[in-house]
Amino acid sequence: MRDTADPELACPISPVVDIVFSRWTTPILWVLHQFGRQRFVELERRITAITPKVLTQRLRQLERDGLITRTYHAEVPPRVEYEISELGLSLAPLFANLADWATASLDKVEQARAAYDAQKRPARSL
Amino acid sequence: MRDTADPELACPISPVVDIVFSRWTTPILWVLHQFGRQRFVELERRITAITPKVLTQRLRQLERDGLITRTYHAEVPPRVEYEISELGLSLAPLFANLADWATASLDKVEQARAAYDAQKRPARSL
DNA sequence: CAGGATCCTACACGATACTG
DNA sequence: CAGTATCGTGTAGGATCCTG
Repeated sequence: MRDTADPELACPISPVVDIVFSRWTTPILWVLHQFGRQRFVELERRITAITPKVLTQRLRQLERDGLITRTYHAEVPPRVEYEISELGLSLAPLFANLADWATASLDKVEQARAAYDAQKRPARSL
Repeated sequence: MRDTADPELACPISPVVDIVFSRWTTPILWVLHQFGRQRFVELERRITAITPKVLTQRLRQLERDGLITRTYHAEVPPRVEYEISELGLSLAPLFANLADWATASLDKVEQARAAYDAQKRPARSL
Protein backbone atom coordinates (compact mmCIF):
# COMPACT_ATOMS: atom_id res chain seq x y z
CA MET A 1 0.00 0.00 0.00
CA ARG A 2 1.12 3.54 -0.64
CA ASP A 3 2.04 5.63 2.30
CA THR A 4 -0.98 7.81 2.52
CA ALA A 5 0.70 10.73 4.20
CA ASP A 6 1.08 13.86 2.13
CA PRO A 7 -0.32 14.00 -1.38
CA GLU A 8 -3.82 14.57 -0.05
CA LEU A 9 -2.76 17.87 1.40
CA ALA A 10 -2.81 19.28 -2.07
CA CYS A 11 -5.57 17.14 -3.48
CA PRO A 12 -8.92 16.09 -2.00
CA ILE A 13 -9.22 13.00 -4.15
CA SER A 14 -5.93 11.44 -3.14
CA PRO A 15 -7.51 9.43 -0.33
CA VAL A 16 -9.96 7.90 -2.78
CA VAL A 17 -7.16 7.07 -5.15
CA ASP A 18 -5.33 5.23 -2.41
CA ILE A 19 -8.41 3.18 -1.66
CA VAL A 20 -9.79 2.49 -5.09
CA PHE A 21 -6.82 2.67 -7.43
CA SER A 22 -4.00 1.05 -5.59
CA ARG A 23 -2.34 -1.81 -7.38
CA TRP A 24 -4.49 -4.75 -8.57
CA THR A 25 -7.63 -3.35 -6.98
CA THR A 26 -9.33 -2.38 -10.22
CA PRO A 27 -8.77 -5.78 -11.87
CA ILE A 28 -10.12 -7.50 -8.76
CA LEU A 29 -13.17 -5.28 -8.51
CA TRP A 30 -13.70 -5.58 -12.23
CA VAL A 31 -13.79 -9.37 -12.44
CA LEU A 32 -15.85 -9.51 -9.26
CA HIS A 33 -18.30 -7.18 -10.93
CA GLN A 34 -18.22 -9.02 -14.25
CA PHE A 35 -18.44 -12.60 -13.04
CA GLY A 36 -20.15 -12.15 -9.69
CA ARG A 37 -19.46 -14.01 -6.47
CA GLN A 38 -16.52 -16.36 -6.85
CA ARG A 39 -13.79 -18.26 -5.08
CA PHE A 40 -10.14 -17.55 -4.53
CA VAL A 41 -8.91 -19.86 -7.31
CA GLU A 42 -11.31 -18.39 -9.82
CA LEU A 43 -10.00 -14.93 -9.12
CA GLU A 44 -6.50 -16.28 -9.33
CA ARG A 45 -7.19 -17.80 -12.74
CA ARG A 46 -8.93 -14.76 -14.16
CA ILE A 47 -6.42 -12.22 -12.97
CA THR A 48 -3.42 -13.59 -14.77
CA ALA A 49 0.00 -13.16 -13.27
CA ILE A 50 -1.10 -12.20 -9.79
CA THR A 51 0.52 -14.28 -7.08
CA PRO A 52 -1.63 -15.82 -4.32
CA LYS A 53 0.19 -13.79 -1.71
CA VAL A 54 -0.53 -10.48 -3.36
CA LEU A 55 -4.07 -11.51 -4.21
CA THR A 56 -4.63 -12.28 -0.55
CA GLN A 57 -3.19 -8.96 0.52
CA ARG A 58 -5.36 -6.98 -1.87
CA LEU A 59 -8.48 -8.96 -1.00
CA ARG A 60 -7.89 -8.26 2.68
CA GLN A 61 -7.45 -4.60 1.99
CA LEU A 62 -10.63 -4.43 -0.09
CA GLU A 63 -12.52 -6.35 2.57
CA ARG A 64 -11.26 -4.05 5.30
CA ASP A 65 -12.27 -1.01 3.28
CA GLY A 66 -15.74 -2.47 2.87
CA LEU A 67 -15.62 -2.74 -0.93
CA ILE A 68 -15.97 -6.52 -1.02
CA THR A 69 -17.25 -9.23 1.31
CA ARG A 70 -15.60 -12.50 2.21
CA THR A 71 -17.62 -15.56 3.08
CA TYR A 72 -15.90 -18.53 4.64
CA HIS A 73 -17.51 -21.96 4.45
CA ALA A 74 -16.02 -24.39 6.96
CA GLU A 75 -16.03 -27.44 4.76
CA VAL A 76 -13.43 -29.94 3.60
CA PRO A 77 -11.92 -28.70 1.40
CA PRO A 78 -12.59 -25.18 2.63
CA ARG A 79 -14.51 -22.82 0.40
CA VAL A 80 -14.20 -19.05 0.44
CA GLU A 81 -16.29 -16.75 -1.69
CA TYR A 82 -15.73 -13.13 -2.50
CA GLU A 83 -18.33 -10.70 -3.68
CA ILE A 84 -18.68 -7.00 -4.33
CA SER A 85 -20.37 -5.14 -1.52
CA GLU A 86 -22.95 -2.44 -1.94
CA LEU A 87 -20.27 0.15 -1.34
CA GLY A 88 -18.04 -1.46 -3.94
CA LEU A 89 -20.94 -1.51 -6.37
CA SER A 90 -21.36 2.22 -5.94
CA LEU A 91 -18.11 2.59 -7.84
CA ALA A 92 -19.60 1.09 -10.98
CA PRO A 93 -20.63 4.36 -12.68
CA LEU A 94 -17.19 5.76 -11.89
CA PHE A 95 -15.56 2.81 -13.58
CA ALA A 96 -17.87 3.22 -16.53
CA ASN A 97 -16.80 6.85 -16.88
CA LEU A 98 -13.22 5.73 -16.74
CA ALA A 99 -13.83 3.18 -19.46
CA ASP A 100 -15.45 5.88 -21.56
CA TRP A 101 -12.48 8.16 -21.11
CA ALA A 102 -10.23 5.30 -22.10
CA THR A 103 -12.15 4.72 -25.29
CA ALA A 104 -12.13 8.38 -26.17
CA SER A 105 -8.62 9.34 -25.13
CA LEU A 106 -6.24 6.42 -24.88
CA ASP A 107 -5.10 6.75 -28.46
CA LYS A 108 -4.51 10.46 -27.93
CA VAL A 109 -2.18 9.54 -25.10
CA GLU A 110 -0.42 7.13 -27.41
CA GLN A 111 -0.04 9.83 -30.04
CA ALA A 112 1.28 12.27 -27.46
CA ARG A 113 3.84 9.73 -26.35
CA ALA A 114 4.94 9.02 -29.89
CA ALA A 115 5.28 12.72 -30.62
CA TYR A 116 7.22 13.32 -27.42
CA ASP A 117 9.58 10.44 -28.03
CA ALA A 118 10.12 11.42 -31.65
CA GLN A 119 11.01 14.95 -30.65
CA LYS A 120 13.17 14.16 -27.65
CA ARG A 121 15.04 11.19 -29.02
CA PRO A 122 15.33 11.77 -32.77
CA ALA A 123 17.59 8.83 -33.60
CA ARG A 124 18.07 6.27 -30.92
CA SER A 125 17.26 2.58 -31.13
CA LEU A 126 16.42 1.61 -27.59
CA MET B 1 5.95 4.04 -12.73
CA ARG B 2 4.11 0.79 -12.35
CA ASP B 3 5.01 -2.00 -14.66
CA THR B 4 2.07 -1.92 -16.95
CA ALA B 5 2.22 -5.53 -18.00
CA ASP B 6 -0.58 -7.75 -16.83
CA PRO B 7 -3.41 -6.29 -14.80
CA GLU B 8 -5.04 -4.90 -17.89
CA LEU B 9 -5.61 -8.39 -19.19
CA ALA B 10 -8.39 -8.73 -16.67
CA CYS B 11 -9.47 -5.12 -16.61
CA PRO B 12 -9.97 -2.59 -19.42
CA ILE B 13 -9.46 0.41 -17.18
CA SER B 14 -6.06 -0.58 -15.87
CA PRO B 15 -4.22 1.34 -18.59
CA VAL B 16 -6.07 4.50 -17.63
CA VAL B 17 -5.26 3.96 -14.01
CA ASP B 18 -1.57 3.71 -14.82
CA ILE B 19 -1.72 6.97 -16.71
CA VAL B 20 -4.00 9.05 -14.54
CA PHE B 21 -3.67 7.61 -11.05
CA SER B 22 -0.05 6.79 -10.64
CA ARG B 23 1.65 8.39 -7.70
CA TRP B 24 1.52 12.20 -7.32
CA THR B 25 -0.28 12.66 -10.62
CA THR B 26 -3.63 13.61 -9.12
CA PRO B 27 -2.17 16.26 -6.79
CA ILE B 28 -0.22 17.73 -9.69
CA LEU B 29 -3.20 17.80 -12.03
CA TRP B 30 -5.36 19.13 -9.24
CA VAL B 31 -3.25 22.15 -8.35
CA LEU B 32 -2.62 22.82 -12.02
CA HIS B 33 -6.37 22.84 -12.51
CA GLN B 34 -7.04 24.92 -9.41
CA PHE B 35 -4.35 27.57 -9.78
CA GLY B 36 -3.78 27.53 -13.52
CA ARG B 37 -0.50 27.87 -15.34
CA GLN B 38 2.40 28.02 -12.95
CA ARG B 39 6.11 27.48 -12.49
CA PHE B 40 8.14 24.66 -11.07
CA VAL B 41 8.69 26.27 -7.68
CA GLU B 42 5.05 27.11 -7.26
CA LEU B 43 4.12 23.49 -7.81
CA GLU B 44 6.85 22.48 -5.43
CA ARG B 45 5.50 24.80 -2.76
CA ARG B 46 1.89 23.78 -3.18
CA ILE B 47 2.47 20.07 -3.27
CA THR B 48 4.05 19.71 0.11
CA ALA B 49 6.59 17.02 0.69
CA ILE B 50 7.30 16.20 -2.92
CA THR B 51 10.98 16.29 -3.79
CA PRO B 52 12.15 18.19 -6.89
CA LYS B 53 13.43 14.99 -8.42
CA VAL B 54 10.12 13.18 -8.16
CA LEU B 55 8.20 16.28 -9.20
CA THR B 56 10.36 16.44 -12.31
CA GLN B 57 9.79 12.78 -13.07
CA ARG B 58 6.03 13.07 -12.74
CA LEU B 59 5.89 16.28 -14.76
CA ARG B 60 7.83 14.59 -17.55
CA GLN B 61 5.51 11.64 -17.51
CA LEU B 62 2.41 13.86 -17.61
CA GLU B 63 3.93 15.91 -20.40
CA ARG B 64 4.78 12.81 -22.39
CA ASP B 65 1.27 11.49 -21.95
CA GLY B 66 -0.10 14.79 -23.22
CA LEU B 67 -1.96 15.70 -20.04
CA ILE B 68 0.05 18.86 -19.39
CA THR B 69 2.19 21.22 -21.42
CA ARG B 70 5.60 22.59 -20.57
CA THR B 71 6.74 25.98 -21.77
CA TYR B 72 10.38 26.94 -21.48
CA HIS B 73 11.41 30.58 -21.52
CA ALA B 74 15.11 31.04 -22.24
CA GLU B 75 15.72 33.89 -19.84
CA VAL B 76 18.06 34.51 -16.96
CA PRO B 77 17.01 33.14 -14.60
CA PRO B 78 15.18 30.57 -16.66
CA ARG B 79 11.43 30.32 -16.40
CA VAL B 80 9.36 27.22 -17.05
CA GLU B 81 5.61 27.12 -16.92
CA TYR B 82 3.34 24.15 -16.69
CA GLU B 83 -0.29 24.06 -17.68
CA ILE B 84 -3.06 21.54 -18.08
CA SER B 85 -3.62 20.53 -21.68
CA GLU B 86 -6.97 20.06 -23.32
CA LEU B 87 -6.63 16.33 -22.86
CA GLY B 88 -5.82 16.78 -19.21
CA LEU B 89 -8.79 19.07 -18.83
CA SER B 90 -11.04 16.35 -20.19
CA LEU B 91 -10.40 14.51 -16.93
CA ALA B 92 -12.11 17.24 -14.90
CA PRO B 93 -15.60 15.67 -14.78
CA LEU B 94 -14.01 12.37 -13.80
CA PHE B 95 -12.22 14.03 -10.94
CA ALA B 96 -15.43 15.72 -9.91
CA ASN B 97 -17.18 12.36 -9.79
CA LEU B 98 -14.35 11.03 -7.70
CA ALA B 99 -14.68 13.94 -5.30
CA ASP B 100 -18.40 13.26 -5.07
CA TRP B 101 -17.79 9.62 -4.27
CA ALA B 102 -15.32 10.69 -1.63
CA THR B 103 -17.85 12.96 0.01
CA ALA B 104 -20.51 10.29 -0.05
CA SER B 105 -18.47 7.22 0.85
CA LEU B 106 -15.22 8.01 2.57
CA ASP B 107 -16.74 7.81 6.02
CA LYS B 108 -18.31 4.48 5.13
CA VAL B 109 -14.86 3.21 4.33
CA GLU B 110 -13.67 4.49 7.67
CA GLN B 111 -16.52 2.73 9.43
CA ALA B 112 -15.80 -0.49 7.57
CA ARG B 113 -12.17 -0.28 8.63
CA ALA B 114 -13.07 0.34 12.24
CA ALA B 115 -15.49 -2.58 12.22
CA TYR B 116 -12.94 -4.86 10.58
CA ASP B 117 -10.18 -3.92 12.98
CA ALA B 118 -12.46 -4.27 15.98
CA GLN B 119 -13.52 -7.72 14.92
CA LYS B 120 -10.15 -9.04 13.83
CA ARG B 121 -8.05 -7.62 16.63
CA PRO B 122 -10.33 -7.48 19.68
CA ALA B 123 -7.68 -6.51 22.22
CA ARG B 124 -4.37 -5.42 20.85
CA SER B 125 -2.70 -2.11 21.39
CA LEU B 126 -0.71 -1.64 18.24
C1' DC C 1 -8.57 -25.16 -1.27
C1' DA C 2 -7.11 -20.96 0.79
C1' DG C 3 -3.97 -19.10 2.48
C1' DG C 4 0.34 -17.99 6.13
C1' DA C 5 5.50 -17.76 6.78
C1' DT C 6 10.10 -16.77 4.86
C1' DC C 7 13.42 -15.19 2.09
C1' DC C 8 14.88 -12.35 -1.55
C1' DT C 9 15.11 -8.70 -5.09
C1' DA C 10 14.00 -4.57 -7.88
C1' DC C 11 12.86 -0.21 -8.06
C1' DA C 12 10.61 3.93 -6.54
C1' DC C 13 11.70 7.40 -3.65
C1' DG C 14 14.53 10.41 -0.45
C1' DA C 15 18.74 13.05 0.44
C1' DT C 16 22.48 15.51 -1.12
C1' DA C 17 25.26 17.47 -4.14
C1' DC C 18 26.11 20.01 -8.57
C1' DT C 19 25.10 22.75 -13.35
C1' DG C 20 23.24 25.96 -17.39
C1' DC D 1 15.42 28.97 -11.31
C1' DA D 2 14.88 24.46 -12.96
C1' DG D 3 16.43 21.01 -13.03
C1' DT D 4 20.26 16.59 -13.56
C1' DA D 5 23.53 13.11 -11.25
C1' DT D 6 24.75 10.08 -7.75
C1' DC D 7 24.18 7.38 -3.87
C1' DG D 8 21.62 4.95 -0.42
C1' DT D 9 17.37 2.63 1.27
C1' DG D 10 12.36 0.91 2.41
C1' DT D 11 9.22 -1.82 0.89
C1' DA D 12 6.00 -3.78 -2.42
C1' DG D 13 5.99 -7.65 -4.73
C1' DG D 14 7.88 -12.41 -6.46
C1' DA D 15 9.30 -17.27 -5.42
C1' DT D 16 9.08 -21.04 -2.63
C1' DC D 17 7.61 -23.95 1.04
C1' DC D 18 4.28 -25.26 4.42
C1' DT D 19 -0.57 -25.97 6.94
C1' DG D 20 -5.70 -26.29 8.64
